[in-house]
Amino acid sequence: MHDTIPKRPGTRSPVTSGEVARLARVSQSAVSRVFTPGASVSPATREKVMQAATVLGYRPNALARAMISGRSRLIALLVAYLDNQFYPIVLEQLSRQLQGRGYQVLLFMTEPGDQDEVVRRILQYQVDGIVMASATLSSDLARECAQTGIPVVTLNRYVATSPASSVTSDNIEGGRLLADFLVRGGHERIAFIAGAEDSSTNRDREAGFYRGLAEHGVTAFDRALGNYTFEGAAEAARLLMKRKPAKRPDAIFVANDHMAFAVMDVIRTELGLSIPGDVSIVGFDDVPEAAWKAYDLTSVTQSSQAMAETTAEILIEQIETSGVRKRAAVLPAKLVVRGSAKVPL
Amino acid sequence: MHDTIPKRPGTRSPVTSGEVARLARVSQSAVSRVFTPGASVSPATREKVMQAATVLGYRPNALARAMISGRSRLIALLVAYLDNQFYPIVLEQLSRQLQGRGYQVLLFMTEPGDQDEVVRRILQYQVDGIVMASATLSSDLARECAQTGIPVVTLNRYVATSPASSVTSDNIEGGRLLADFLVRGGHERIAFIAGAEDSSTNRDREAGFYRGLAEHGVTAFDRALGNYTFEGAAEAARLLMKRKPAKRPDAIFVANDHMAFAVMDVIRTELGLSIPGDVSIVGFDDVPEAAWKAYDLTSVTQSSQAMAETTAEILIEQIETSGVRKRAAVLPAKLVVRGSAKVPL
DNA sequence: CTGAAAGCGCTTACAG
DNA sequence: CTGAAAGCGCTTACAG
Repeated sequence: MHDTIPKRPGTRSPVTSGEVARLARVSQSAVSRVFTPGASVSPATREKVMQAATVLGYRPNALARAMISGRSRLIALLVAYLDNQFYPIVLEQLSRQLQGRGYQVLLFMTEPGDQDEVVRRILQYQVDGIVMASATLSSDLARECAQTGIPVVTLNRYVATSPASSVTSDNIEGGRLLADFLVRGGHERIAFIAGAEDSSTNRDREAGFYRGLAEHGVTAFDRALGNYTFEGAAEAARLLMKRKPAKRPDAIFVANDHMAFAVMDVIRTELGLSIPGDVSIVGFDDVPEAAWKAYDLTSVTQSSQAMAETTAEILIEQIETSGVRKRAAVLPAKLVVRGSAKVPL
Repeated sequence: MHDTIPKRPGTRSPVTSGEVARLARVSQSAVSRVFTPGASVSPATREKVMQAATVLGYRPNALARAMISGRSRLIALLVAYLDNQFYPIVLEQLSRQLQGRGYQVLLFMTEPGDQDEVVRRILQYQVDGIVMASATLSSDLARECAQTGIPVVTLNRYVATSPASSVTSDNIEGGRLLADFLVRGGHERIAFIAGAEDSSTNRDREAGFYRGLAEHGVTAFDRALGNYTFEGAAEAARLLMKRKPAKRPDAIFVANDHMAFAVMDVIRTELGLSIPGDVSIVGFDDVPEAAWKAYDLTSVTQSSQAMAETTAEILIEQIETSGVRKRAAVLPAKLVVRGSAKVPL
């Protein structure tokens, strides 16, 4: 298990534009131009340079380029956690989108405490833009980023007072669709398990949900707090469901799928009730697991693809034009009917 | 939705070490030294510099530092997909480990085709090290990276002929434990659903599994190919299980949890059979969903924490000492007994 | 189209 | 301990 491999010669890629220039018998500037899209070089020069570059295995140093041009083509992506599948999926999509447009993702996992430290690091790396996914920066810090002129997009978060642009799905409409679906499904005691109280997703989903109920002249039967965690949701489910049948909900809207799975586990395994026989469950996000047959969860689709595309688009537009104007993109929400809730006749 | 925010002044953070030096009335070198751990600066100078830096909001430019020092403190992380939860989790852990040690993850999602393109980009960014997770580079490319002197660690992959170091769990032992568990559980027709034929994880898990069976004088009843995909696994399950009871397996080892969920869905929902009543299912990885009650999957733990720690350790050791010696770390595998397979008496 | 030169913001010998 | 100077590898006006 201990083959030695050649000691590395130095710490960096050895071949520079100067060396290519020497071999090609042109100036170093000429080499640079060949590797700068849009720069004017004669075909003959280009040919000589490309040949020399190939021989030497030359690759422009992205760091040097970033220094001199003031464009790192680096996008900081801040994430707090990846256990809710929605985030890895959107991270994958976003990363592919950005790569396709010549940018690269610099990943920052945020810790609960030290936001300052994270921002400091981000700014040190001279990123061209910032995307905040599950993470939320204090508005002070978001403002600090904005002040340095770096575009910021919050993905799946909207903060009215922040200068950052945002990309969300239509959480209000999604909540409304779910309420409508549940009422029309004949449910009479409809409850809500909330995510984090301070999150815009929870606020909007809940507001839309109540509005949807109100449109049918119905009010929510009960509410519990799950905080977007697995354990919090399980506890909320116990609170709501450990009662006599007439006293407990016959339908629950859980603020995201991740929590809904925990809720379903408690209801079926711990309480021995059936879904949707005893209680209907609906979630939000339509993460891949929602389609798994063991859950078969009725949910609202947030298209990670569309969210990633829109985020990349807004960010790059703001990077490449100097007009940094706050944008708030809201993507359509779509109901996905599966088997975890009674279906309207 | 269209608040204007101040136009960004320039493209980069405006304050440089020179400006701090001017304000603090010291040389630019002195400023640099204050921000270089271990450099010798008098307390008085340090004080003056820190004060000026705070006033101006100075942060050293990491790119400039990287250029001059030949250390970018950037680690390229190559991943092919994130839908198997094992990868996001290990990505999160690894990223935290590296951040804690002053490194940052530069994420590269690989596309099936253009490996060259990815390697080119990685090398352009002057990364100090490379981690390959679900991605596999052709051995040519791995060798090319190694030749430039950049340490490479393959995570959850082992390639004997590659100069790259590796971190895996003990897949052979894990397979063996599962075989032993299944045989002792009284199963008589034990089948295997394979991952990707060319992957080291599949090869080792399968080899260990057969060895474990052999130790009991048993041979595998059947085998199908799932290719580590959800759909492949579902199809493999149909192939194996759509037969008369005596002709089909009474236990299946599925090469990873991600596939096992698909297998369980097919068996229960499509075929109407019970687990473990009609057939026992065991998986490998112990991803979070394996503990979800709807699956309650007996599996083998790969500690993502330990794998991330070891990867960071090996990588950083190789970066910070010049001796680049191939290392192959194999972490212990542990059986986790849940309810998806009959338990030995 | 092309080359010489300046400069991005920093670290690090080198003298003192 | 400190400052002046060189230099990391590049892009980009500026002349020609």
